[in-house]
Amino acid sequence: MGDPTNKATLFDALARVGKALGSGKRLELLDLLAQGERSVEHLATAAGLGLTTCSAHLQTLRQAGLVATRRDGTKIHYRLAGPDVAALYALLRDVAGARNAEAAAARDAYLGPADTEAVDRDELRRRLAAGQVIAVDVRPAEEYAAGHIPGAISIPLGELAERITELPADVEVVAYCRGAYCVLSHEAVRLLADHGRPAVRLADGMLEWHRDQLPIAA
Amino acid sequence: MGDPTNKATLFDALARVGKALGSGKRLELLDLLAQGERSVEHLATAAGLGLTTCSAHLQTLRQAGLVATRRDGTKIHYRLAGPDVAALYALLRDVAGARNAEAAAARDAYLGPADTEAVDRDELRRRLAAGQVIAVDVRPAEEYAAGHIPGAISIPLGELAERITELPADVEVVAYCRGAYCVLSHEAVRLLADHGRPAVRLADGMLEWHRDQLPIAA
DNA sequence: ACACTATTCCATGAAACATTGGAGGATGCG
DNA sequence: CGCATCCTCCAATGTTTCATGGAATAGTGT
Repeated sequence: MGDPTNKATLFDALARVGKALGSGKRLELLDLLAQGERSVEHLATAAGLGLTTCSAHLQTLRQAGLVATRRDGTKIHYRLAGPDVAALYALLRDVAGARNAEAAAARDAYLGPADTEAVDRDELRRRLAAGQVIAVDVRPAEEYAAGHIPGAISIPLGELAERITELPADVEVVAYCRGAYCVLSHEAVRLLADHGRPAVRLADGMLEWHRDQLPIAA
Repeated sequence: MGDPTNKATLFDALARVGKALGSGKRLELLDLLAQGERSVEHLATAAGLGLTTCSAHLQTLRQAGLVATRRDGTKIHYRLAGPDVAALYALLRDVAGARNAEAAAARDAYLGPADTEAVDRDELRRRLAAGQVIAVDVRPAEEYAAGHIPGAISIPLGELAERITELPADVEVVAYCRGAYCVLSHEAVRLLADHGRPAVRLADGMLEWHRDQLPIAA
C-alpha cells in the first residue's frame, strides 16, 4: 500500500467523478434529475440536447456513479444515485457562486434583479404550520407530482397568470421552485406582485429541501 | 432573465469549477493544500509534477476560484480559497467512494487492508479530555506546524520507528494524518502494533477536522 | 543597475472529449 | 412473428485539454 501507482490510480478514480461535473450540459441534467426521475427523451428535450448526445452524457454520469437507471417498458428512467449526489451538486453550485466571480455574475444575470424578498425553509415551515401563508409550487406539474412540500398547491408558472384567482387575496403566498438557482419562483413573485398580490419566494427550493431530508409529500 | 443563453452561461460557469475537479493531479494538489499553504515548488515536488505543469494546474484552480495566493518575498504561497472548498473536496471524495466501485477499490488498494480499528472525532476529543489517550500527528512536521489537533504531539511517520520510545508504553496512542484517504495513519498504527504498542487511528484527519471548524492549535 | 530566484506565459504535439448520424438490442403490441 | 418505440453502441469529425521546454516577468539582494 501507499505506493505512487496506487495513489495515482486513486486520484484518477476520484477525478472521474470530477470530470463528470465538468460539463455545463451534464450539470443541467443533474439539475433536472434532482427534481425526480426522467426518461432519456424527456431529458434531451428539456436540456436542448440531441438524443444520442444526451445518452452519451448520461453514460458518463452513470460510469461516475452519480446516476442510476430503472427500466419501465421501453423507457429507461434515470435518477440521482442518492441524496449525497444532490448535496454534491448543491455544494459545487454554492462554492462556485461564492468563490468564482464569473459564476456569480452569470447567476445574477440568469435570475434577474434580486428585488424579490425571500424566506428560508424554517420560516416557511413555521408560517405554514400557523396557517399564515399558502405555499405554491410553480414547477411543472410533473415535478410537483414526483414530490413536493407538504401542504403546497401546484400552479406551474405558465398557468399562474390565468389561475391567479384561485389564490385567496388576503393570504400571503410563498412561491418555490427547483432550487436556489432556479428562475421560476423569481418570475412567479414578480408576476404576482404585478397583480397586486402579496408574495415572497422561498430562498431555495426542492433540491435543498430534499438534500436536508425534510418531509416530502407525493 | 431566464433566457437560454443566460442559462447556458450559468451552467458553463459552474462547469468551470467542475472541470477544475476533473484531474487527478489537481485533486492531489487540493489534498495537499487542505493541510496548509505551500509554495509552487513544494507542491510540484510533493505531487511529482514538473514545475510548469504544476503552475498550469494551479492557474486552473485559481481561475475556478478554488485557491488563492499570497506573495512572500520571491515565493508565492497557494492556499485553499476557504473551508467550503475543503468541504467540496471531501464530499466529492465521499460520494466517489460510496457510489463508484472503481474509486472504492482504488481507495482500498491504496490504504491497505482495513485491519486497523478507528475512533471518530468525538470519541477522540472525549478520551483526550479525560487523559486516556495520546494523540500523535504522523504528518510531516511542516503540516503539524501549520495547524494540528490541540494536545497532539508530532512524530512524522518516517521518524516513528526510532522515536517510538518517546511514547509511554501504558497509554493508548491515537494516530491521525491528513484525512480519511491518507495512508499515513494506517501505516503508523501497523508499525506501532508491530512494536507491541496499543494504537488505533482517527477515522479521518485534519481535512475533516478543519472542515467542521473544530479547534486547531498552531 | 546587475544578476538571481521563483513563477508565469507561450507554443507545440499528443491525448481525450463532444457531437452527430447510422446500425443494433431490448421491450411491447397487434 | 413482424413492426414500432426507445435507447445504446460504434465510427468519424472538430474541439478542448494536457504535459513540456523555452522565453518572459516580477520581485529580491548586492
